[in-house]
Amino acid sequence: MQTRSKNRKAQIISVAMDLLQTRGFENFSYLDIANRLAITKASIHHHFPKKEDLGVALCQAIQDWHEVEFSKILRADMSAQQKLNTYINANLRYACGKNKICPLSSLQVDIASLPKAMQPGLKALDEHELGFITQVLSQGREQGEFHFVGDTKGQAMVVVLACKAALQYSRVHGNDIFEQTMAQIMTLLGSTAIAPEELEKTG
Amino acid sequence: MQTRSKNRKAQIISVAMDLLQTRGFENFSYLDIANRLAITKASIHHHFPKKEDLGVALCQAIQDWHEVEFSKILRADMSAQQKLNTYINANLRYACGKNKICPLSSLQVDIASLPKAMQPGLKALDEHELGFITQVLSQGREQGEFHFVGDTKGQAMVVVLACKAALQYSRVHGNDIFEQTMAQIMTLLGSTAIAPEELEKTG
DNA sequence: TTGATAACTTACCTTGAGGTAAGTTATTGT
DNA sequence: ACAATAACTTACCTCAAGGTAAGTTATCAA
Repeated sequence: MQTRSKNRKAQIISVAMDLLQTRGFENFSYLDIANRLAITKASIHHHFPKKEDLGVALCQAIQDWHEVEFSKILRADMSAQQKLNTYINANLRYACGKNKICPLSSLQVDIASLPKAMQPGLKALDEHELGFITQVLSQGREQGEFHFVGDTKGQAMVVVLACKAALQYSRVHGNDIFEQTMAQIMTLLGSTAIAPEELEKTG
Repeated sequence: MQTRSKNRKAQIISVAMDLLQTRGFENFSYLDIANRLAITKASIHHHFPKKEDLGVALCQAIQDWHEVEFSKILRADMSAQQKLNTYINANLRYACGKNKICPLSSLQVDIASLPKAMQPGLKALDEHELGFITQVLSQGREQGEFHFVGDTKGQAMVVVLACKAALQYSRVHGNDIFEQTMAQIMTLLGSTAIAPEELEKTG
């Protein structure tokens, strides 16, 4: 008895995304996905003939997600500080749950083995994210919320890069290192971190 | 005709380290190493019976290198700024040449697939490095060279994490992102970056 | 010089990976 | 209701991975 699903494609991408964030693109197999969904791996090849196709779909899924989330945050009526906290809490802490890292970091590390078709997409995604944080920092600086020396783009790099690496470190060293790093970043920006519970009240 | 070598173990580790930094532990094979050294893969199994053994040897090699380099820097008669620059230039920029990332970052990302025997070593290495940078920042702060808010360990995390991620990003986006990130870090510390050429004159 | 040992090579095994072909079963539009 | 189509399954192929066993050849110490 089969359990057929018309949104199987989305299910596959969802499981693959989880595996990408926990094991890396070259370190999960079609069989891993098949087992989790209780289907055969040939069924996955039906939806994504080559693994490269699945990889491109993963990049697209990340891009869709970024576009929705980032523009939602940018349009929202929040302080720059709240925007940065939303990015950290929702986009990093929650989206990259326990023992997961950012999918873009995962792809970056495997860049040398990755199918060529995935590489331009990855680059664009990174730039999009850096541009988003640059905008948030820029707003915060203009409105006198954030205080830092140097140019905004350079500061955005330090912020984003430290966030990404904090997720990687957390998997080895526990969550404290993530919290401490985020706290220090907010301190550096002349602000204090808002805990997730506080965020719900204010945002 | 064979070319036998008594330091083959060191050669294998050297090639494996390069592959670790470019492709990741789970993404290179004994055959890759064998081809580069023009020997058979069975010969590598002679020196390192299981891949796990090679992995442990890689961790040990990194540790030896850290111990030598970090203590050399700490003992040196340099300003904290020069020490941080030496770390960035020698330990990151040179040791992790073009298209290479820090071997510890590489291992971190593969943590879920990594042989169990390698995991404690990895954790200790990260802590050692963080401790080293904490010492450098601490010295710089006491001597009035560095100026930053928050605690020293938190600041060390931001610095180290941003450095590691900068190497990962550089492979995808080019070297500029590394330079810009380093410049911003030095700016944040209330200092300006010293180029490698300058370093040779002063240190 | 000779025997022990370390450094190999050849030849193999097993497993799991990506991938394909051909068939089967469910769903859907007409 | 019925054909067309999409969603599968079964059964296979090939290749490369880690790993092993048994033999060969160089090296070095007594």
